[in-house]
Amino acid sequence: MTVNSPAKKPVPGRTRSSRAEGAASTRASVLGAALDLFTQHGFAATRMDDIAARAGVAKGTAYLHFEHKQALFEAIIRSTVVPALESVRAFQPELDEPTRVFAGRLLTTLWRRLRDGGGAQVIRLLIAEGPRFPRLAEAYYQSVVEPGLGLMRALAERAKSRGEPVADAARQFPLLVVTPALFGLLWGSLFERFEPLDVGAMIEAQLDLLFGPAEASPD
Amino acid sequence: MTVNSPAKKPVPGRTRSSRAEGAASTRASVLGAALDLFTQHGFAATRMDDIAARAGVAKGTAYLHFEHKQALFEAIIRSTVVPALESVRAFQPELDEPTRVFAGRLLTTLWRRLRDGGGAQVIRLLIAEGPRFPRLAEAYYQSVVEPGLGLMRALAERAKSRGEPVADAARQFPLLVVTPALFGLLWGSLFERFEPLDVGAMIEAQLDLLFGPAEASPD
Amino acid sequence: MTVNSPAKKPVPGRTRSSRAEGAASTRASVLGAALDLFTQHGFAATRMDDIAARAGVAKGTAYLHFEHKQALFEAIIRSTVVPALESVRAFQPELDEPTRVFAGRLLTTLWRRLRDGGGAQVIRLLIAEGPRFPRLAEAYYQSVVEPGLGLMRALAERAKSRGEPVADAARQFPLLVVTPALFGLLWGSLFERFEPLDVGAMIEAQLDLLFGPAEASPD
Amino acid sequence: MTVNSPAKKPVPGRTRSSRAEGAASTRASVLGAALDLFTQHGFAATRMDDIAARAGVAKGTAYLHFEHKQALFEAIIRSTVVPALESVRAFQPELDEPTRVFAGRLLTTLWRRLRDGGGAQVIRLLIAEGPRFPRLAEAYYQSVVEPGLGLMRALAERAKSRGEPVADAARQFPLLVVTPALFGLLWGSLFERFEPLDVGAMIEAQLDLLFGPAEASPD
DNA sequence: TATGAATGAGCTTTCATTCAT
DNA sequence: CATGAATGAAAGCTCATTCAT
Repeated sequence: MTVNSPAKKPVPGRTRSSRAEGAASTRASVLGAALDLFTQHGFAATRMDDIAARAGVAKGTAYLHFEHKQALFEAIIRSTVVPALESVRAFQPELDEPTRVFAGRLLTTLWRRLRDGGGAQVIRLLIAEGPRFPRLAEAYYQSVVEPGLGLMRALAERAKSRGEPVADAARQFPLLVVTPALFGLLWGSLFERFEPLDVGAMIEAQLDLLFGPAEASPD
Repeated sequence: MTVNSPAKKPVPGRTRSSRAEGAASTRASVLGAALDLFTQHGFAATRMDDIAARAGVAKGTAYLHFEHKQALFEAIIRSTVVPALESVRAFQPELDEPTRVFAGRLLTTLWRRLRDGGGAQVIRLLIAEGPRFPRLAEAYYQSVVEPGLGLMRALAERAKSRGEPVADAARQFPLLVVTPALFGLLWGSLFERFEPLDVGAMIEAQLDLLFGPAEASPD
Repeated sequence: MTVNSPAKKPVPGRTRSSRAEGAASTRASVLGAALDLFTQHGFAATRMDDIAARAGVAKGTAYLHFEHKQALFEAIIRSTVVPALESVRAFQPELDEPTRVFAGRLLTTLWRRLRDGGGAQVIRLLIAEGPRFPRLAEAYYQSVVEPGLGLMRALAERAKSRGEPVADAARQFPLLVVTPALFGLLWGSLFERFEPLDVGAMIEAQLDLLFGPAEASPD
Repeated sequence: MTVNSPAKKPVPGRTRSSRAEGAASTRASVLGAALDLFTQHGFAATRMDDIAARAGVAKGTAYLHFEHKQALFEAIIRSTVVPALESVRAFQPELDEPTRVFAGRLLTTLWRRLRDGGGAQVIRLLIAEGPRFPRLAEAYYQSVVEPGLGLMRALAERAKSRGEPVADAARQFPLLVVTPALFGLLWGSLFERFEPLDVGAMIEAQLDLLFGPAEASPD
């Protein structure tokens, strides 16, 4: 579950811009360590000492790059926003791909990436601390939630305009399209050990409801 | 959103069993104060000082009733489990009530109660701290999640056995039945201010997908 | 030069109000320790750790009685204001005492008390930190400086109304009356070891200038 | 009140001795920045970071010119000693100038220069930190205080030898001559805003006491 | 010389927990 | 049972000083 390797101490003695490079890589080390620890323990329970230790730097070094703990926390969330957004943008249906098939690809891939890449932890973190960090919730909404929902809505519109079957619900509540994937992530953190859940199948089942049954269910 | 009144200092010297009564009410005060503060600020960010102050007792008094902070935290979660469970058990369909209608009643009421009674906060609390308090997650699973899912499954079976329309998905993934209500609660804490969501309608839309459209939309 | 004894741990087991008494005496211990250390080392160079140690209490205890370091610092200065003010008020000329003689008694006593009672340190502290703690300077001005100058002015008026010799300067600039005593205190902290200064004689010399020579110099 | 301009980064690559020149000017920049900050905030409360920033150099550069913070501090005090001493030495009475008039010129000018040139701050600094930096107090005594007092004593002797009126006090306690000027400086930092003080007039009044009234008050 | 990233001891402040009353 | 003063181990953050470039 630990996402980041314990910091590569910048090899001293390189090319000209090595000073700036070193600083940037130190910053990245701290950010990575903080991502791991915040997602594991939450904001309040994570100690700056531990972040520094895991990043392989001295305590004060973290403060060289981030004004205080909260700034570091916010940087973390933001640093996961960009890749997540890219991830969403990169998804485009192939020319004649049926929407139902494309939606299956999209959601299953998204779910797997989040599950394996620590995204689930960030989502948990956001749910847990969001109300106490309103700026974060806002940034997340604008950068991820809104574009994400836009994509879901576009999916429903595409189906409709191509004459494919699509429930009205998908156009009115695009959230219903992603709900199974997101819930699957939370279930994994909390209850997987009591009752495993086939999230992939649950995603497909919901898509069947919204876009009609797939002819040959992929995977 | 604050659920508990700020504690009535027990007037010393009352009726016969005033000792025991006082003790019980003190315990309840502390529990109530803790519920409010833990759900507002999370476990680590809540101070025993504040709990005692809000409960209207001295700091040491809390420790007479709860061994330490974590014990108090667990007591909180458990104390919300019982009512939640009762709440679930109390719901029974009327004799000839169509399952679709009953499901609408059930989920809408559940969602409203959780939203207004602080349940959303407890769910957030569980998501946030669950992985760090495994006993809690387990208790919650056994007392709430499992019976709750059982109820959802029973719903699907009842529809089937009464010859009412019902998607296979509802029987395979009873989670899909509650998903909109639960997501609605989370959405409310995080993104409501950016984009309001008609959770009631979303619940109905999902039920339409699972149990067929309601003839006359209730409520 | 150390003014305060290293704290009398409150003897446990006394009369009824011993709780409050204990708290008050703890507070006094901290205050006393802080007085010593702040006057010795200044504000920034004094560590809360050392204050607590010298007061014979745990580190956190100081914060039970004073919100933060600065509050403690201000309490110190204020705590020396009251005695100093009392000291000033207590001085009254005897019925037929010549003003010149009374002034000599007054200033010499004042100087000695300040020198021996740590007042010199507090004055140095005020000069050093005053501009950075404007509230302090204000409190000091209103409680000590203004009444003190009033007393000096009253001295000059008394001399005049009794037909005793008195220079106009004493009425226009009452500060000139105390200047030698105050400067004597500063000299003592800084340059005494290089060149001793007979402050008592200097005070008398200045009074001779202002009120005419004493017939028989006291002391 | 800020005495030094915020540093001119030496343009690299200038005339022949640009290396040495640059170094000297860097040193001066640091010294000037330190003077401003130490006098404003005191020794402990001044950060090397801020000194470097105000001097317009990198943090490490300051350490090329001064071994540590304390060395820089001592250099500051010493750097103000020389001009102050020069200032005192430059003062000579004109051929037939009455001592009373000369003393008035001398003290008023001294007071104004110190007030406007930051000298008041240095004096405050010395009073505040002197006891903790014995070497400083010594240097100051030998370079400023002793020669200064010598000058005052010389004043009294000149008056006596020229048959001008002069109180014995002036010869016994030359400190009494400067006392009003010095006190005026301290008053300015601390209490000016509560009660303005006409320091110039106070100086003259004291001189009237010591040397007899001026026939035509100068200035 | 000059730079500025890095260090880590040390400082203020907090807070769960104890215990004499 | 209840109190609240006292404790002391951390936690967040600072800053004088170093050193590779």
